[in-house]
Amino acid sequence: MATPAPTRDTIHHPQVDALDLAQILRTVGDPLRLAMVRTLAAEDELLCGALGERLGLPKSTGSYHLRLLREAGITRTRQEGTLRFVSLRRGELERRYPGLVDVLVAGEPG
Amino acid sequence: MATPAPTRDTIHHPQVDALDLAQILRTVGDPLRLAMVRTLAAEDELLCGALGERLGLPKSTGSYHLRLLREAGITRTRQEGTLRFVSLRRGELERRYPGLVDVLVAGEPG
DNA sequence: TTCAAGGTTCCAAATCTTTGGAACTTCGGC
DNA sequence: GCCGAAGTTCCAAAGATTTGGAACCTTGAA
Repeated sequence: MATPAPTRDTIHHPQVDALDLAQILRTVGDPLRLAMVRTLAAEDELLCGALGERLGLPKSTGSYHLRLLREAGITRTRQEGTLRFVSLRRGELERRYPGLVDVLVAGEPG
Repeated sequence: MATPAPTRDTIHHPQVDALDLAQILRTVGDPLRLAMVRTLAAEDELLCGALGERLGLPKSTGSYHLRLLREAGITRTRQEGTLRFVSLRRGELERRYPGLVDVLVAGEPG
């Protein structure tokens, strides 16, 4: 078989060449999730819970938005024991959609 | 008063420095509207109706999506008699969000 | 005038998204 | 073994978006 089926304890991440630009844009086109992306861009890797807390979200809400980001291929989640760390898939996004992350992360003009 | 209120026969376009990145992303994060943007990028200026027809949309649906694109600041609509022409606000978008339009318009990788 | 063409607005139904509490899962430590 | 911490999933309510037909507005032409 080609790809191993995701088992129940594998965190699923779409492959770079299965990404959909419209889905990515829709996903980051939410102020909360755009804030998450910007935070991640500044922080490299972050505990899932820390990101939600920083934005004052209940656990389930944070988890929900992080799932959308991951499913759109924007973030990667890595498990370590009972913890989960999120990070931007910067390099992969840059290769597939050059300039996209820069646009998302660029601050408002002076 | 500062800005003249939009009268009923003025087509309203947001000023460049009032644009909201999240709103722009949300707006182009719809496959139909992304297709519109790409068509406009290739065509320079297009009759509103022509754009809708090309995508097989009923008049009211085309009009609705064009309104969202205009309100997000992505397109400009120019009236001439009973006709309306749409175009991308390419230069303005490029100045405010460098690289954005390129990302939207770039084709899928070879 | 009256008409048709090009567009918009109105509206209600259908659909999708977001929210957050509660219950549940899984490790790791003790 | 049991507990707590970190997260997820479930679920139903609230809210936002999308759709398209019908009615409407506006301009230019006959």
